[in-house]
Amino acid sequence: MIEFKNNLKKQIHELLDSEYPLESIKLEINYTPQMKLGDLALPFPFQLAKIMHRSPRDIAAEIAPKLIALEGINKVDIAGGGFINLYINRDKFFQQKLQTTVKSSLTSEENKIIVEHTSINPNKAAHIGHLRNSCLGDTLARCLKYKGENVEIQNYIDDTGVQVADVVFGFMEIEPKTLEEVKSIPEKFDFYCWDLYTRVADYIEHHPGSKEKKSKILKNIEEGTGVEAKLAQHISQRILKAHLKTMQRLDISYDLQACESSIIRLEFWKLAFQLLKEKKATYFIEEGANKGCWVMKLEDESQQEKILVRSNGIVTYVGKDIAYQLWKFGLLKKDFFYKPFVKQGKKTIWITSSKKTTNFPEFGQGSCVYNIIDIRQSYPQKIVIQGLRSLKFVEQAEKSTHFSYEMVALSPKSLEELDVNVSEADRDKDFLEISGRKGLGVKADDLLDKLDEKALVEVEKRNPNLSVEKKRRIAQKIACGSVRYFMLKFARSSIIIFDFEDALSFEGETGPYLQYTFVRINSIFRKLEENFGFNQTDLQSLIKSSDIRLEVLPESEYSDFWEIILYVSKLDEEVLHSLNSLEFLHLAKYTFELCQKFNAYYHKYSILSEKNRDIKNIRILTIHFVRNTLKTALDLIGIPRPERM
RNA sequence: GCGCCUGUAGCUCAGUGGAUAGAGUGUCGGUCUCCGGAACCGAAGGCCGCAGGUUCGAAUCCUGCCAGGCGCGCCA
Repeated sequence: MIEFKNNLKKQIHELLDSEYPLESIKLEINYTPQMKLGDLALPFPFQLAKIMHRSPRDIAAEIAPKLIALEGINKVDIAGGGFINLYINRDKFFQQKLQTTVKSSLTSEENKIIVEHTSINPNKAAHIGHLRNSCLGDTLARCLKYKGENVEIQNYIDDTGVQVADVVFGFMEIEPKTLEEVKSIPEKFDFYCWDLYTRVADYIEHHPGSKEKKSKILKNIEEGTGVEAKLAQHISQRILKAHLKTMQRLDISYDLQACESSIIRLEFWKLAFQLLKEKKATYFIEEGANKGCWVMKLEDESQQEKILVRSNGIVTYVGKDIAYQLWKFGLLKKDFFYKPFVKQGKKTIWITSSKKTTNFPEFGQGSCVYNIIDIRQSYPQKIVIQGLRSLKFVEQAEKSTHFSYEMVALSPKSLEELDVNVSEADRDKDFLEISGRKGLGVKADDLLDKLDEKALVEVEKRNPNLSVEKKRRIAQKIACGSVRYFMLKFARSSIIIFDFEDALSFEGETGPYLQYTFVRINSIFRKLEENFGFNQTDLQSLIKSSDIRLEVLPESEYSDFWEIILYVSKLDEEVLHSLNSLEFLHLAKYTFELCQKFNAYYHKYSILSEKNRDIKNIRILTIHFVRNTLKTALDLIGIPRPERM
């Protein structure tokens, strides 16, 4: 549809430029609110009215007859206060749709795009808040790839931070366990750490001297020395592997795991610090509260200066993040070493290393970077981007995007079901923030297990004869689709107040509804082959044949047919719209609406039992287009397509 | 205190300055000799937080107010 509209715009300019000041307005082509008003709407007479000091209706009436010359349009109307509505030549449009094989009319704009998402602290199991991040990030990456971009997906691992130190503290002081004993803890290790982590804060508070012990642990972890560093390494890597497995259940994968420990050991910060000092982007504080610190002044005057290096000489998190961002753009004159981390089928996921390795692919060197991090990190993200600008990397600063989104919170009801203790103060709130530290949260694997189980019951009901293994696989796909749609259906600025009933639903606006629709279409094609011997070859020759006569359709069916064909054609526009706004709910809701339209059509028009061959063929072609588009859309939002369910 | 975000149907949420503000869910009523009922059709349900302003046109933009949330660490 993008191409069709662009072509129309070009023609409109050719027809009208000499008589009307079109160059001073934005020529938009919208859709009419109702099909009886036509297919496309031109609101530009309203804009012209202002410039030409005439009524929009008059201008529209004057221009409309001239537009009948537009190729692909066979009727032009004026409507409302001055809209020009266009009626597409349906037969021609459909014929063209039959013949075009071009997949996407979108084109790439970047050399390489780096998408960082997930980035969970490797000290506990992943929870539903993390799932929102990963689902958004993965969908972004899929859409960018569809657009033709070269995309590298990175997952940042803070394997030397206080959160890992907390769990190390737990193993050393609370449990206590040796490295060997920790290694022999059976699965699920991430769940084990989840519980341990919640005990640490409480323990430290009630045991004097704990804070000093934790500081020492943190120092050893950062410096890579002692048993603390070995424990941290083991814990973080094992939990990272658990996270990757969880994400694999959602069909989410990565190219690179970028570790903070590598950034520290390779002294990325030193180079970044040097740059910042050279460009006078950071300066030393001699007096006052921040005496002895290196800080960065914020462009926003009202905000105070941000500390990059503490008075004790240790760099802050934001400082390290600036170094990492510089590396992503290839602006740091240093690179990581890399080694293979895990294999997923044929794919290898790599991890950074500070020790010399050889034979690795190229990472980093992006021309554009998306950081998917929740909105609470807006402030540090702003500083990172400003850091680039201060270093005169203006272009890179503009190509740095903080893809932010609101948090996932827990409803009071969901907390009851989780059977956790809630403080008096928290009980009156509308929702509660997830807190790994307090153990308040729904673990991703627990949610997926529940969905697996529930889906399996449904699959069992409908497909008792399938093998257990097959049924299980289908149930897993349904669980995946369910979570992914759920995480996508809300706008980024909307707090998701998690509720089990909503999240576990398979009816209405849900992933399984979309999957069910796809399964239904496939089932029709299967029956066409079983009952009539109509196979893939027959379909292809039907597509190629020019013998499609739409006039055989009765009027009401003609209009229903057209509504679907027009809607199917909008996919590329929806993808672009989602990418431009970074709101993938547009694509999700488009896919949902496509399914709604198909299901309504399905109930109204039978394909298998239709006796009129011409009508039957048109119906087959119609659902063929729906199937193709739905397939692409589902792939883009990462919802698996089961054959049966 | 300063900054950002949110307020739309009973509930959960969409809505790109454009035509009669839409979905899902829940409630009520229908469809079934049906290509898969995880479905479809219909009904009821709205001072789009409040008050001004800009505009041919405002749920959408601007200002003020009210209510709620999140940021503003030598935490990450």
